[in-house]
Amino acid sequence: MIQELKDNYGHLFEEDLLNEIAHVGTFKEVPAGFTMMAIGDYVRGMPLLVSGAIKVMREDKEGDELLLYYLESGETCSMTMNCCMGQTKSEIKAVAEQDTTLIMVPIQKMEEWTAKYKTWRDFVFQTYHNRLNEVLHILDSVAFEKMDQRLLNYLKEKIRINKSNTIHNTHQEIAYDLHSSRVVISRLLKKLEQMGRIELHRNHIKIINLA
Amino acid sequence: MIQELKDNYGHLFEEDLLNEIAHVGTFKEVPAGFTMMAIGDYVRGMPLLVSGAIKVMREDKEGDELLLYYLESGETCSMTMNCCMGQTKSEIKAVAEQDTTLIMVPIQKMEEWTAKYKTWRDFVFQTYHNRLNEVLHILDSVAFEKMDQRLLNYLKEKIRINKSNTIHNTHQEIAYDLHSSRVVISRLLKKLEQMGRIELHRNHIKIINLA
DNA sequence: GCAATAATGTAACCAATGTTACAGCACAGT
DNA sequence: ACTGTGCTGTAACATTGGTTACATTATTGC
Repeated sequence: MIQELKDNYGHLFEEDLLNEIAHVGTFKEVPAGFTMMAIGDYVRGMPLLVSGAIKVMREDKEGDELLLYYLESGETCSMTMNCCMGQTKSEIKAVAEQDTTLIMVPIQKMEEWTAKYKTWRDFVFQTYHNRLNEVLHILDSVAFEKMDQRLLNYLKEKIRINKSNTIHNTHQEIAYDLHSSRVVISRLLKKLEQMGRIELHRNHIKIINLA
Repeated sequence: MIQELKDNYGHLFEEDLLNEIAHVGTFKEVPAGFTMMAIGDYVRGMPLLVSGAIKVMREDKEGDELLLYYLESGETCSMTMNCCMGQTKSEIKAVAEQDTTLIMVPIQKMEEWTAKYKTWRDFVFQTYHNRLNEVLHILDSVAFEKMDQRLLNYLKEKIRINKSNTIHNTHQEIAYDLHSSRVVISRLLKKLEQMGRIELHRNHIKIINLA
């Protein structure tokens, strides 16, 4: 585990902290599609991502969803920190976007390290900073942009995260992420295909050019 | 100034920290309507609110606005911290909602106190926590709710912040805050009036019952 | 009081998005 | 090969919200 830590967090944390993390952390492998956290779950640990990606979503009482952002290696979830602090239940849902490996750190350590290590403190602040900005960008997108533009952004982000020009999702799944309806998404995707920017297939979409 | 600090932050910070704040902080009075920060401004200090309220807004490139939340006494702006950390320009706009008094703390102190005082650290985390939640609630509102419900939420929040059952705004101003258009807001307000829940007047709205 | 200005009321219309319904097609399992 | 299920395509329609246009009313400055 210490090697994975060094590879992904070596530039952030000092030796001592890396060793502490290795000592109390537990290594976890999570398959793509696995729900790591649901609304209302209690938070038991803080995940430090080593490889893969995790999709973080908001959900309302009716079960309607909205994609917030993805977590990648070298990152952690500020919502988790959020919940630890407030001793509250999770207000978000997290699902592995890919096969993912991570190191789980008990939440009690968070407070301790925050006092002890400047690098940890910086990391935690940086995480909050990044997440707040990401949520703001989603807000911009939902508040100021139309669905066609939001769909484009979504597709771009998706190929960036998955490092592939093929998106393996159904129109229905995309509609859930954007909190829209399948028919609307099919309609807009068809327009993009007619513009020659994507190719539609069953269960996957090939991206030609989104610029 | 030390008295205002004790009244508003005495339960949060220890004596030593209160004294430090009093020593380096500058007391400011801001009239209602004053723009405290515009998009692109550089952040020069961290505001600790003593009285009044500040309206925090998001703005897109076209100048379209959206109300994010209000800051009240005993609070500070996590966006400011956000900007300090990233050394970036402000991504939000802040306008005094009421006559407001505050203590301005130089941003260099933020880092120093974070290492030195646990209470400060907790305050900073709590602030991030609160703001992230507030932005998430706005996102819920924009993503999941229709304009009539958003307008209701807006009116409720407005009377809570201003501690008055009369709202001194034009329909146009409300439309800006909700990123809608004047005609739409007038239409919805008229419906609320017909339901007997509000009374419309020129330049102000009397709230009867929003429950 | 009178003109200029700002705020509000309202109608008609348009665009974007969501909904319902159904057809066709692909694929998996038998 | 056959069938059931899930995915996609498409049309028709409903709803929400935004736009344009203009009338009416209140307020301000003279």
